[in-house]
Amino acid sequence: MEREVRVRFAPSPTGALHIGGVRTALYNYLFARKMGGKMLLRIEDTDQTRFVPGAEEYIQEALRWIGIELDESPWVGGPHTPYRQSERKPLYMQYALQLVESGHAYYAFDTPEELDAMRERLKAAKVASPQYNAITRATMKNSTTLPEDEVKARLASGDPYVIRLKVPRKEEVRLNDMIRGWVMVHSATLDDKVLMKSDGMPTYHLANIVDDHLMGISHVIRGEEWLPSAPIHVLLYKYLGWEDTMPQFAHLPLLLKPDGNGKLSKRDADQHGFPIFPMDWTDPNTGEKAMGFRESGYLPEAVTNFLAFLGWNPGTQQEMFTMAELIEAFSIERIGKSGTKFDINKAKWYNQQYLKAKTDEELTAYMKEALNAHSVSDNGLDLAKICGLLKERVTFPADFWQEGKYFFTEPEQYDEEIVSKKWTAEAVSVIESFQSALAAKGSIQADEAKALLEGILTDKGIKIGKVMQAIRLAITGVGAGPDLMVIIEILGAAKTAERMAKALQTLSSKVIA
RNA sequence: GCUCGGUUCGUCUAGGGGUUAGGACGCGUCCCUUUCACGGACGAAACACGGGUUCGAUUCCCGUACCGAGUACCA
Repeated sequence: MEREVRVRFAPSPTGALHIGGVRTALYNYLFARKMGGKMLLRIEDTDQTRFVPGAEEYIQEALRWIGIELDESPWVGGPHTPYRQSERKPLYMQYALQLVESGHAYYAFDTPEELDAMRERLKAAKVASPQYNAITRATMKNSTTLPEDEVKARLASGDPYVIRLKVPRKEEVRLNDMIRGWVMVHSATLDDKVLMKSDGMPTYHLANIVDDHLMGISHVIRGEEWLPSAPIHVLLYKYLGWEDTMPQFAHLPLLLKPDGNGKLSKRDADQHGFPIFPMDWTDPNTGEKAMGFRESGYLPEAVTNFLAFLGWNPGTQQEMFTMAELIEAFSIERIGKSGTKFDINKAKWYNQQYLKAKTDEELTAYMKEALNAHSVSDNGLDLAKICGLLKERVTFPADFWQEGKYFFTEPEQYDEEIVSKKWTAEAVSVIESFQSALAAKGSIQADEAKALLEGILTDKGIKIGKVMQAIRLAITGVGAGPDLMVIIEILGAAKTAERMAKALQTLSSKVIA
């Protein structure tokens, strides 16, 4: 019988959730939905010194924004409540003790100074990788070296101690990663990881295995940075006697810097001026700010599509995927093995596509927002029509204002470059005629305006291309934009004539001979 | 250093013993056009290197190089 698919996303609330973390969550979600399984979120806050207030709320909001729905979480609850490891603290010790009991773990009393000294000593002795392992533990203060009564006495007297995993000296640890295939590691290269810290909290390694087991996790989909410690986890499943229900592992390739090499970091974002966090974030301790996709004008569906394709592809030519389509198409087999450089251009392209796909009516929301922000009235203009006209030239919602503010505000200045090239005597004479013809009218249709202009042009024997940009400049102040005749229709003949008159006056001294 | 992973156009990638090595982003040229944008057409652009195996290797194997991750009482 097939095991129920249960996956989990297990972030630490140590700051803003990195976009790579969002991708990990997304892959978990896609897999769970595809398989008809469940996805849960667990907060891994076993390091109390790194807790950052607000981080958990940030995670919650980021996932909500991107469209990831959790079946179980600290916020909605679930059959395995609580979902915060700090609240599960009493659970872990018994498993550590079980390991001590069965001889797979031991107490260690070494101070940080002693640990440092050990590592220094090994380094000086040119040992390749200094670690607490089968060999060095014989030289340290722990329950494998100390007399039994001393161990008992230390424990009874409240001496600080940790519990360490007793990694076997010679054993091949293997795991079959769904993305990488068989990975083999010799236990000699692993060290005796701390399982329980001296503050009574478990480390990631123990808490993670215990919770995944208790919560019935079937697949662990996480970043590649966990691959080196995966053998430790395999050992833990084995020693805890949970081998037969050990989840399947899938270690995701990392997100890399866009240029050069290395892991994607906040520094790249600051340097290149693009976001790598889902939403804006201000660190409450340092006051450091980070830019978010959401506030930068990215649509959640664009970010989702973009993220899904960073390391995965459907094997077809299709590029645009809704969440439902991603779920349908997703498979772990099609996740790549190599690191993925982060290219913001692709994200922008996706944003443009999704923005363009919206109806004119939906788009008006962005324009209304801009109008509000600039305290400008819509002058009763047809916003849907304007947005429809503008949508081909927009990448972000804010571009609607940037590209179309002249609909709502009179030009204050005129693009110098266009003036110097196109504000000719010829153009001025056409504008004068056009202006007075328009002034006589109230409203006008685009084709009427066009006919009117063409009549003037024919009379004067002037080609349209020679004067068009100047006319546009007079009306909008800029040299580029959508169909000018439609702009005139939207603005109305009277208003257009008014603007032309003003331009004629303002630029009277700039006419090119 | 050591351990583990990785390596197809600038980037994301498809492919896989015999292909004109395909697509997308970006870039360039042209077309459309009153401009810009959109759209369309076209173009430049890749199998890291060296050995094997093979009639044949980008594809399989081994090395090398390079890149990445891990190497905490952090996750």
